[in-house]
Amino acid sequence: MHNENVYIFLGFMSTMNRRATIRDVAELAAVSVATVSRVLNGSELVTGITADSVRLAAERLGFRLNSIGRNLRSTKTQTIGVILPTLTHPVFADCLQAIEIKAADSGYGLVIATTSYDPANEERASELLLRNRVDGLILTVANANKSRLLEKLDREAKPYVLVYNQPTGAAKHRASVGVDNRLAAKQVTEHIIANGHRHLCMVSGPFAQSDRARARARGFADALEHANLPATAPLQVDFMRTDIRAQLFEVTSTRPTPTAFFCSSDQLAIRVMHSLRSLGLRIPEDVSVAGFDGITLGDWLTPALTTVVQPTNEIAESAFTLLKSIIDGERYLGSARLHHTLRTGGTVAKPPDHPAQSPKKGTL
Amino acid sequence: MHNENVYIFLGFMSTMNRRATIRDVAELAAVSVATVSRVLNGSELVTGITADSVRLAAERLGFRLNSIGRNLRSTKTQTIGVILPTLTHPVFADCLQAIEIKAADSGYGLVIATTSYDPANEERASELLLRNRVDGLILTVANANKSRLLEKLDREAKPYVLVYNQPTGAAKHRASVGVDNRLAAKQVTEHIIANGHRHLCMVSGPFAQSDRARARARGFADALEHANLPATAPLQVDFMRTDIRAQLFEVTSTRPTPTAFFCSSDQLAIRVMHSLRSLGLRIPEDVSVAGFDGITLGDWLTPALTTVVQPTNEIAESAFTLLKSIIDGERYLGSARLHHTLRTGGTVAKPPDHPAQSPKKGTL
DNA sequence: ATGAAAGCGCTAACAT
DNA sequence: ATGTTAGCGCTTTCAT
Repeated sequence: MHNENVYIFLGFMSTMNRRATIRDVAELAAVSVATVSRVLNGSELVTGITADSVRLAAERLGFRLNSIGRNLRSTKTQTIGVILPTLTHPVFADCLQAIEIKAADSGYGLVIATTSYDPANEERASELLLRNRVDGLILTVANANKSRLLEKLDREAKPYVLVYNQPTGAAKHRASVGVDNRLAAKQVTEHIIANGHRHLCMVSGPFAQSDRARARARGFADALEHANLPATAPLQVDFMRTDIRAQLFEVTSTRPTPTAFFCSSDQLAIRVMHSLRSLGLRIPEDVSVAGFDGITLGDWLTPALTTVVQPTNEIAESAFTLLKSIIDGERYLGSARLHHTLRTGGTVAKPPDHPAQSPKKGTL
Repeated sequence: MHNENVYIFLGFMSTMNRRATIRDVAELAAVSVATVSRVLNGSELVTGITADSVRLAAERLGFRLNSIGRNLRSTKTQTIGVILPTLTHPVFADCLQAIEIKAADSGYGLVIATTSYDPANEERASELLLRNRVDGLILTVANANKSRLLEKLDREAKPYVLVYNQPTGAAKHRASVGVDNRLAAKQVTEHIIANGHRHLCMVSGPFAQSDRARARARGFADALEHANLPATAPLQVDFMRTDIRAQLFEVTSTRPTPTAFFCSSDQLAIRVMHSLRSLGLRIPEDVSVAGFDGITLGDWLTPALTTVVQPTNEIAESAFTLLKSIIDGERYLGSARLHHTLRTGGTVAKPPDHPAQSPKKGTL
């Protein structure tokens, strides 16, 4: 019927250096823009026939909805922002991947920013996303109890859900999804102790960068106390920036020599094992090592890494679902403490009968 | 001077459930919206005094620029889209991280989507980003020579830069950044051969999902041919979905037994090593393994993984810079073939004097 | 140096 | 069931 017009328009549009708008579609389909909008949004109010002609016109013109126009008008963007410390750590990368799948599934887009564990970047990152008017945020901050960014989000009543963070005390109202870090850390530590170890050392990332690390250190302390073992201060290492071999040499050559190391993350555990081996120590014959996170890769190592598994996909999905209900106006929603599991690999075993051989000085 | 008004407005705005707009700022500063816009965009045309009063008003009102309004008007979004197969693979996660840092640095936002290596998802993902009118795209597709998505981008003259993909032939015009996969693969293979191996097996991800894998397989074949060794077909494994142990058992129990494995990625190499070890083979005493990518983690393994290192950060930065110049209107820009390096770890050594011991049947 | 006014593409009242 | 119209927040001529 409109065939002639169609071709005229096609030629017209392809000549123009401008994308077809809803208006062009309306014109070609000989309906109003409102009708086109309704069809685009799947409104039931439109007759099948007109709807078809609109869809045809849209296709002919290579029409693609301009989300910006829609967003400006509807003050919703169908986009959520994700702020994470880094993607270099598999825990966060895998989490983001899971969020992306879930979001895409629900028709949401994702805009992301990373902070390199620096609260100053949290500020910058959030402003970028907020200017883009994301509907809500999924994020991991350095400290969920004291965070300028979270105060801002609270003040502005911007929906957000924390992942991995575990706010406590006055910050308990903040929506979060993750495992019970303290309890989980206590349990791995107990597992190590159950293997017969009496001299344990915790190796942790910088406390200032991670409330998780602090919570895990408390769980570590809990287990020691419960087993009547003397408390030992965690060794804090900035393993992203510095070589940890020297610090480990220090520890392994001080009496009483630790026979087991609990690391605050799997990534750190892998680095620690590497350093220990380079100091001439075998794992687990001379020294045991456990991690935290449950990254897939830990399972492919030989021996496989003993660790606490956080259910990454569940965390991501749960966070997204929770965020969406907050966005949709439900308030006073609780946080989710998800189940963790202990994965016993081969890196934790009985301590050696004789005190660990003193490490070779090697190339230190 | 305007102190009284200021407080009235402050109370006003905080009572309102609406963010301050440029108009509110203009009113409070007693200037026009145009002036406010100029100040916000750092125009030189505004007097210092008026600029200050605008900035003051903006701060008082807690004004935050609405990018959506700006984007709609200026038809630029200062946002780039990133489409990658997965973030579960450190190569892509690290690349995305590097892109994010570079983009943030240049005031660009990032919207992302993943495809799970499925071209159908490439379509979905790209539509999401294009509806959001990203200024350009950085992406890795399954096949850079034959891609519906890339044809669409070409047709629409949408700026994009491929990463890791290496288009050839008729697709050579497509902007891309990465290493010479074929050459690099040839060189690792030569390194393996130089260690004395005569029976090599390549283990690869599915060719259909990755033109890189295909290019690397060609490099592998090049090296075999150059050394007058018989060509062997790569073992294609879908290691994300299936257990590869059975397939490796097959290979290691067929004569001539391979003494070395070249894997199309580090992640795959790690899985292969795990499977080989579970078959009772020691690395590198019984069998050598090499990877491709140079993920950081390979260095922390014991022994460290022998592999080709792709310069992830340079790839990301180079891709962003190239994309930006395309966006800024420069045409006919070449692609970048970046340098790769061979990282010799401990996983490749001389083949055993006697043919590799036949693998234990174990729990198979 | 600053202002007035148009309009980017879309949705949502309201009207019919 | 469909059309008319106002306007979301901003930038950008064009005036002055």
